[in-house]
Order: sequence, then C-alpha cells, then structure tokens
Amino acid sequence: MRLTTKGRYAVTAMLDLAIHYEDGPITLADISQRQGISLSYLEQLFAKLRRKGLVDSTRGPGGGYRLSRIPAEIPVADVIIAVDEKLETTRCGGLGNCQEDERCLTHDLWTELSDQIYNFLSGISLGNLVSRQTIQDVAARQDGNQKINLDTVERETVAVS
Amino acid sequence: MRLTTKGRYAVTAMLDLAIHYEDGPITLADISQRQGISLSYLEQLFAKLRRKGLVDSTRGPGGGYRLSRIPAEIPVADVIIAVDEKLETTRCGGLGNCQEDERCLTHDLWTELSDQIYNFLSGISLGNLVSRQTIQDVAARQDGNQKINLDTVERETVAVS
DNA sequence: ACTTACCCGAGTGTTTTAGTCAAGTATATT
DNA sequence: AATATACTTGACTAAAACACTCGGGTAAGT
Ligand code: FES
Ligand code: FES
Repeated sequence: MRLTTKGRYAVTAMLDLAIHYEDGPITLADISQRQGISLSYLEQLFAKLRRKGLVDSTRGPGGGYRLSRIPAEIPVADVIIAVDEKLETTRCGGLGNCQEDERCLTHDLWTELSDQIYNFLSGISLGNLVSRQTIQDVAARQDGNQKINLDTVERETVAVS
Repeated sequence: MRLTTKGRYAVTAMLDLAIHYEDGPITLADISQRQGISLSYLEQLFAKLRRKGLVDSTRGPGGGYRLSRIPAEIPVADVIIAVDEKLETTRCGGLGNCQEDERCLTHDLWTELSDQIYNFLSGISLGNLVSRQTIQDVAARQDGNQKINLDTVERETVAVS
C-alpha cells in the first residue's frame, strides 16, 4: 500500500465538494484556494475522478464539478482507488506468486491487512465525514479564511486599478 | 503510510527466525536462501533490528541471529517500525498542522486509519503467525527446497573437485 | 468576441527505493 | 597460529516514484 498526497488530496477535494454539495457546481479554483492544493494538480486528479464517474463536470462560466451521487453513497475507498492508489499491501498484488511463483511466508498477513484497510475505508462515506462536528469546524474556518482572502484580493485589485 | 519491501522483508526474515526459533542461531545466509532476499540487504535490515533490540547476534562460526524474546512477545508492528517504516497515514505526522499550521479537513480520517492499522498489526505476534497451518505449509516447502538446493550445490561441488 | 473554466499531455527536479560493494572485526575450529 | 565463518559498518548508485509545473486546447455562457 502507498498512501501519498495524491490519495489524500483526492479525498480532501471530494470532501470539499461534499461540504458544498448544495451550492451547485464548484470550481477547482475554489477548492484550490480553500484546501491549499495547486490548481494544476487538482486538474490532474479530477481527470481521473471524472473518468471513474465519481464527479460530473460543467464547462464555461458558472461551471465546475459536482459529485455524481449524494455524499452518503461515496465511500472514501472509492476515491482513493480512483486516483490509482492501491489499498493493497501484498507484494504480489494478490496473486500469491512473489517467491518463484509460489506464495511467500507473509502473503496471508498482508492479505488480511489489506482487507482490514479496505473494510475501514469503504465503511466511511463522504456524507458520514461531513456530518462530523470536527470537520464542520475546519470547514467553517476555511470558508472564513477564503472570504478574508477574497476581500484582500478585491481591495488590492481596486488599489491597482 | 508506506509499506514497501523493506518492511515486508523484515517481517519475513523475523518470521523465518521465529519458525526456526528452537534451532539456535540462524545465519543470514540461511534466511537469504530460504526467503530469496539478498544477503547484503538483509545485513542492512538486521543492523536496525539489532539496534532496536529485537534480535541478538553471535559472531563467528556457528553464530547468527536469534530473536531476543519468544515469538509470542514480538508484535508484527514492532518489526515494521524497527526498520523505519511509519504506520502513519497523516501528512502532518500526527501534529495537525498540515494546512498553514492548522489541521486539514481530513486529519481525523487519517488518524483513525492509522490507529486501525496499528491495532491490527500489534495484535498479531510472530508466535501467532507461526502457529498457522498455511504458514507451516509454506515453511515446509521452503525447507524442502533449501535441502534440494543444498544437495545440488554439494553434488556440483563434488563434480567440480 | 470574450471570458470562464474544464481538458489533456508532456516534461522535470527531487526523493525514495532497493539494492550493491568494499573493508573490517569477533569467534570458533583445525 | 592460521583459517574460515559470520556479523558490522559505511558509502555508493541505478532506477523508479512523487509532486508537481507548463503550455496549449476546447466547450459554454454573456
Ligand atoms: S505477498 Fe503474496 S506471495 Fe508474497
Ligand atoms: S493530515 Fe494532519 S493536519 Fe492534515
């Protein structure tokens, strides 16, 4: 298994989408600002999320991304797998052939661990996360900061023009 | 979290030691042969395992490594941590500061996942693994192959001399 | 027309991985 | 004492993975 920023960013971005689920399409620029993830990198991630059918996109002004299903129906595991991170800890990829085509000593252990991880992450949906108080708190802080940042930008823009 | 061959090899090697726990010191050459792990790489891993006090070493002919405690008292988690693989899935390393010194949206999720993984791997000891039938089967196969390989080497040596 | 915002592929510096290699030290056997 | 065994240490490296960036495109709204 490897859980890197790719998988973490994907879940973070999808969770942002879940939090603002009622607000219509959300632009990547918004997510980038709120979550502190580079816009170009987000584009890369959302290309995969779209291909896997987890999000729908609308182009042009007023466009953006939205979840293809309600948040409660999107397990975290699906998001991570969509961006190509495997929740697999075996060396053989489940084939049981990593020692000269036969199973190695620890194959069963890693298989059990993988199941454990997969079960945990499929048991938690985006909707589940959104309803948590601690996450609402962070979201509120981010929306506040974003507003402040926008105000600043606006003021600066005015000052320049 | 990253679970790579380093961690997997460490557990495999330690399990080999646990299986042959009653046979006195085991040489890295034996483990290398049975488990198909490069000798030099094993040396690197065992340097860490020794520093962390998981194995004891004896030098010279008849020497080798042995577990410092009985297999039942060595959890798999300890072995993985000993070779520097972190069972941590947060980006912040548990500090809760990965978004401009504040906690990010997904911090709690990764913390729970880390706990889940840690609990699973500390609940399983080398002794526990040794007692499993599937693992005994693999071990038996390996001992068989090793004997065959040794016979071959012996025959070849005789043939050459 | 013009702006917004998604779409796509290629490229790139840095870090990690998965080892190797060489030289040295302690111990046991002959 | 000589020799072989086996642990000990440190430095080194090719190749892969990571975490992005850049540049140009296309569709939709106003
Ligand atoms: S991990 Fe599956 S055979 Fe080794
Ligand atoms: S993972 Fe801990 S703050 Fe982001």
